[in-house]
Amino acid sequence: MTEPSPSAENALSVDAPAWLEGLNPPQKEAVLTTEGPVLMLAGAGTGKTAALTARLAYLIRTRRAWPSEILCVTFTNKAAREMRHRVGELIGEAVEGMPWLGTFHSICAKMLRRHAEIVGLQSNYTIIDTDDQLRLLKQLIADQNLDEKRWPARQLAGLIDRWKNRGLNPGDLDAVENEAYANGKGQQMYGLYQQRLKSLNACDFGDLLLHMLNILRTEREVLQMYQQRFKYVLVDEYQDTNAVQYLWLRLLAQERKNICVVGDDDQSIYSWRGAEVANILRFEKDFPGAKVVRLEQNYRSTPPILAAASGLIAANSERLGKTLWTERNGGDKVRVIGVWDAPEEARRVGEEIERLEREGAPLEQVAILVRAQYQTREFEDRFIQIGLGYRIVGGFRFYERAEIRDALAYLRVIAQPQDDLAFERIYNQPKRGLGAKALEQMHRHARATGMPLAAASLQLADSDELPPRARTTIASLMGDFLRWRDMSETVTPSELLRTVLEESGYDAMLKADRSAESAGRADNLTELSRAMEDYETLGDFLEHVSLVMDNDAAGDEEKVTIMTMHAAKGLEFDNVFLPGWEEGVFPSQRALDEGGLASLEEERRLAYVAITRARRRCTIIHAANRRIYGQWTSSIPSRFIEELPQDHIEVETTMSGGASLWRANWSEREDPFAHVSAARPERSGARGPGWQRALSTGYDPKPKRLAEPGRSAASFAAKPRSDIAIGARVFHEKFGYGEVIDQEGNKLEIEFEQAGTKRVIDSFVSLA
DNA sequence: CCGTGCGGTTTTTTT
DNA sequence: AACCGCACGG
Repeated sequence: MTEPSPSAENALSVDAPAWLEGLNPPQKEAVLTTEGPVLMLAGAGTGKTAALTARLAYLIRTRRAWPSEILCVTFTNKAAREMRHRVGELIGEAVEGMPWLGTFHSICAKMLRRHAEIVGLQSNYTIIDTDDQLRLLKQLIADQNLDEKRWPARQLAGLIDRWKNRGLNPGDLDAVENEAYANGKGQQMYGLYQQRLKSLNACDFGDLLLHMLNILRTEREVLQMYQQRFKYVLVDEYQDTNAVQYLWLRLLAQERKNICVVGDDDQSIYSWRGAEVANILRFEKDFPGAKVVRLEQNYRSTPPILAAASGLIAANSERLGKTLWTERNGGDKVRVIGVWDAPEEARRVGEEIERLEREGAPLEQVAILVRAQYQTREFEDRFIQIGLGYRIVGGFRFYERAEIRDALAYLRVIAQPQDDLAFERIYNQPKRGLGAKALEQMHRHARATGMPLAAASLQLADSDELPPRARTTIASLMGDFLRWRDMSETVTPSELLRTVLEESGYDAMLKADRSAESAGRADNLTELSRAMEDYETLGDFLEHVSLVMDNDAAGDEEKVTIMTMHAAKGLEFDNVFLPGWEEGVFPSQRALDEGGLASLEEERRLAYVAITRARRRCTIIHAANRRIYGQWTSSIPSRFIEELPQDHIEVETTMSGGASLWRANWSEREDPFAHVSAARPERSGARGPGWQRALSTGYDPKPKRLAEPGRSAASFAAKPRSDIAIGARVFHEKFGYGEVIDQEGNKLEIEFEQAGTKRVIDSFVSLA
């Protein structure tokens, strides 16, 4: 970009480059106040990332620091990537050299590789995920003769997670914490778990931070080295930091105090993960003299959207308080639509999107934000049916699929022979005739000798402890592993995987499987090996997999995005649909039952985050009936709907059953949320204005989609595929195999073997 | 040792 | 509805 150009106007901008001119005064102040602590309170859509990136670029361009001397922490990989990209645009390739830009977890993982021995690990330690963690805890619980039914592993995992988030080691637990699991076994179990992890040369997510905190606390030299190195520290989403992260940051920044944190208390939505908004509130105490900069001018949304969001969040009690404003005018009101049931909700959203598409709106600017993953299904089904391109962000993540985890387990055993968890996963996958009996023997021997499972099994194969067949099987498997391990030194990770899948019989197993999913599984493995081509070493790849679990394939254009509100934080879209605004769904039943007021307020902040994702149009939808746990359940509109400022919203009800039906349905039932509204009598949640409004609007007897030609109609007339005829056997990604029983244009009616009769678009099936 | 069927549980949200 | 862990029988 441009060289620094002197300007006499303002002392602050003496050596400011021209690109700083695009920033507003508070943003500029946040960029130019490089020395000393800075607290940047940035509301939604106020150009926070622009200011942060400009600050980074400024530090580097003015030679205040080399890229490698800046610690820049984000919460998600997505945010880190975005930041890297944008800084790159401002200053050129120099970002390649920003090694310390990343998530808390990835930065700590990197540091820990260097200092692993201090906490008793080797630098090639494995990072285990929740799945492994749970399996490990179950083993420990069984070892202790505790009843797993009574003291679920999940509960223990949750407790350990919370302890780690607070920076507590097993020895730091007080009596109360200790009592939290199995009548005073908390501390013991936590200790055993940590011990076991060490022997596996492994650590969990929480350990990445806790180990590093422990190291910085005990090793003066290590701490000083990092304090020296990091001349500037930047932290994004500061309201989401938990205690360990806070303590870690404070240690690193204490010396130079050039720390700039950015956050918005109204967007704090991760308290369940141990985040403490208090961190942002006490920043000025920890770093006296901190300059506080407030970013309040919103560049993203229209006035009605801002007004709706602001009005809603005003119902929260504990806020620092910000007033977002915008220079923009006009804009559509936020729409609130009531529908009969969840399928209609999906249908309605589909129609709305088709209309937007006809108006020329790009699909990648359309998002559907849901409270919980299960809500995505309804939309998926509908969009497949009408042939609307979509992508689900998050959800069943790529790396969580069984076949991928199996493949990774093989690679983990190759890379790190102490990884018993990985070995246990694949020692009999594909089936080799090794079962629980053999495993039990292996465990016994491993425990007796202190060896890892794999090594113990090899020794066992040389004894008479096991039947001859099992012995030869194990010997041959271990022979394979030795060979693969040798090979891993010479071939690329990707080639290694292909060999392993072939030689282990995994490929053959998939090929032999005639189920509807097996083809997809094979494809996933191909995709995995393709993804591995970007990595030089197996270790690099495995670390990437553990830390960068996201799978949002960028460049997916022409597709609607479906994701959770949490995943949407930091993103923006022209058109946002917010379905499922019903009591029990949003706010979630859990939040209503458990966390009390604090929890409800977090849900409200989530609503605030969701609404403020919208640039131009925001549509909120609530359904009167929905299936929950497979049961049809009636529900009432979310209290958040009635909390929206009426002047800025537009209510519409187009239930195909009509409002009267809805009302009838309701008058016959007890209000399942009576206790909820009773707790807040002043708002009378169950029958408040939102409810009245929704009922009184009535329904449109002539639904729009009949009056206007939609995409459905357009595709009705589209050319049929010539290669498919009635009677053809086809395969569909979601419904499996089936026979075509009718063909109308490009629409097929197919009788699926598993899924029954469905109407689908022909481009979604292939000849089987 | 492996597949089947029953019953109980499940849904927040993410690194 | 869908998934998991467990008991039972081939």
